[in-house]
Amino acid sequence: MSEIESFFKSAFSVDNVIFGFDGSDLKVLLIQRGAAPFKDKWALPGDLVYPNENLDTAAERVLEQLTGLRGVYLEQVKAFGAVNRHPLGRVITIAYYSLIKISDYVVTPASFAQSASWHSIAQVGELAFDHNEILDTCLRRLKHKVRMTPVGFELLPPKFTLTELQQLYESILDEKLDKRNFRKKILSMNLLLDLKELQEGVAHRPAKLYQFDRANYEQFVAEGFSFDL
Amino acid sequence: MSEIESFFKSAFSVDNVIFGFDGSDLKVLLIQRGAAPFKDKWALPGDLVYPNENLDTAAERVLEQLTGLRGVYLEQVKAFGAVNRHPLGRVITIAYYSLIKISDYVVTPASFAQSASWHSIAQVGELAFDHNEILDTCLRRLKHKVRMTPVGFELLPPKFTLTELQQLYESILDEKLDKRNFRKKILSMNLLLDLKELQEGVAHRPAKLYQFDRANYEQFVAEGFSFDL
DNA sequence: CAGACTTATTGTGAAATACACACCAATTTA
DNA sequence: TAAATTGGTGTGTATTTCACAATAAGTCTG
Repeated sequence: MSEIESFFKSAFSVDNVIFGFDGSDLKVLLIQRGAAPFKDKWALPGDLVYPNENLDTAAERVLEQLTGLRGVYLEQVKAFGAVNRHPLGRVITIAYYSLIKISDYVVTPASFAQSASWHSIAQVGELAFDHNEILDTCLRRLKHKVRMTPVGFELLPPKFTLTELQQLYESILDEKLDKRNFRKKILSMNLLLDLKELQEGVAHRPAKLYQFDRANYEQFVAEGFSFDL
Repeated sequence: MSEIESFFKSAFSVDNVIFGFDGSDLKVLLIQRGAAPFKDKWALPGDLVYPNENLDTAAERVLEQLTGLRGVYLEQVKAFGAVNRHPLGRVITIAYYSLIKISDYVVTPASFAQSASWHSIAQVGELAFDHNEILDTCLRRLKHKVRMTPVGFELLPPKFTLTELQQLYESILDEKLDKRNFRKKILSMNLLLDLKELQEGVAHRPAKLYQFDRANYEQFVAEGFSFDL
């Protein structure tokens, strides 16, 4: 305990806000705390940083330990360091966020998290620590990000329809977009490859399938193009 | 010394990137370190955070102690936490930045900084620690910020000309702007009060003087207007 | 005081973009 | 074959962007 006490005199942690898309809703990955403080409360997956560990590395490690998620690209947002944000001592935390395709990953909570699961953004209740504030900040950052870079495309199946893409943006941005204008804008960017295939198994006119044209995108970026939705 | 050693096992600091405008150039406030490590090197004004001190407070305090600057509004950018960024131990640092009018402040270096002075951005050499990286990150953030909010207006005298305003933006953004388009855009925002006064003491046609219309700006913001240069 | 000098100020046309909006097309299923 | 459902597309208007150059209002010099 004394070791813990001294560690807590001045410690830092990382907290991860993992946004996920399941085909229709924007969600966030939360764990239910298995120990005090805030036992049984939902919280962001986070933990202390080892003394000899880089912050980015720690964020990845902690995420994997708590939720089983490996190889997730995380981006730092900022530090949260209010004196009393942690009831046991002075801990500042560095917030990271990411956006992943839920179906690409299997969530397997660590023993010291009772459970880890996806929660719709709109239905997130009161979280442990200052995690609601962290979540809000990261959500704002995410919305900004998806407008500026085509991250969204990664969240869909390799072949997707324009309607699916639009729904994705609508659920992340939490606003309705005009169908015609959305399609016009996206198609005019030349980032989509028309696969000349049609959707199957739907009880209505099938939609065309597209694929994100990564090579083109990278070339455009190199030439100074900027995605802007 | 043992107290310092234990503190350094896991400490956090703040570093401040104070941008200043002197009427023509964008500068940054640096101190020359008076002690090891990096003795005599130029560095950002920063220091450790007290255990019972909020990060934002620490940033203000450290800035004041090192440079004499009081009441500067600072905004957090992000944390820098590479394991070996500090030669004496594990110290992560939280970077803050600000943008001030140089003539509003008197810089008085603390005894343990040999000196504190303004350096043109373009002429900043190799700094202590990872401070070049921090500076670069903050500069990018600043450029983004001045395009999105009318912070720039604060840096000019209460009465200024459009040319002065344009020069300010050009030196912060480090790019040339078209005169007519700049004026049209700025004036169309209705953020400037035409003072019906003319510049004096210049050997050419005197320019009209303007004043930033803060009340108007705040009302526009409340109505959902967004500054965008 | 005239002419040179320096910077301030202003407007226009073309092009691109944003936006609102409504109808026909292709498929399934009853 | 008709209804239901979603996919797909085009046009006109308003707004914004951008590039661009001539005149105006002072000071300075001889």
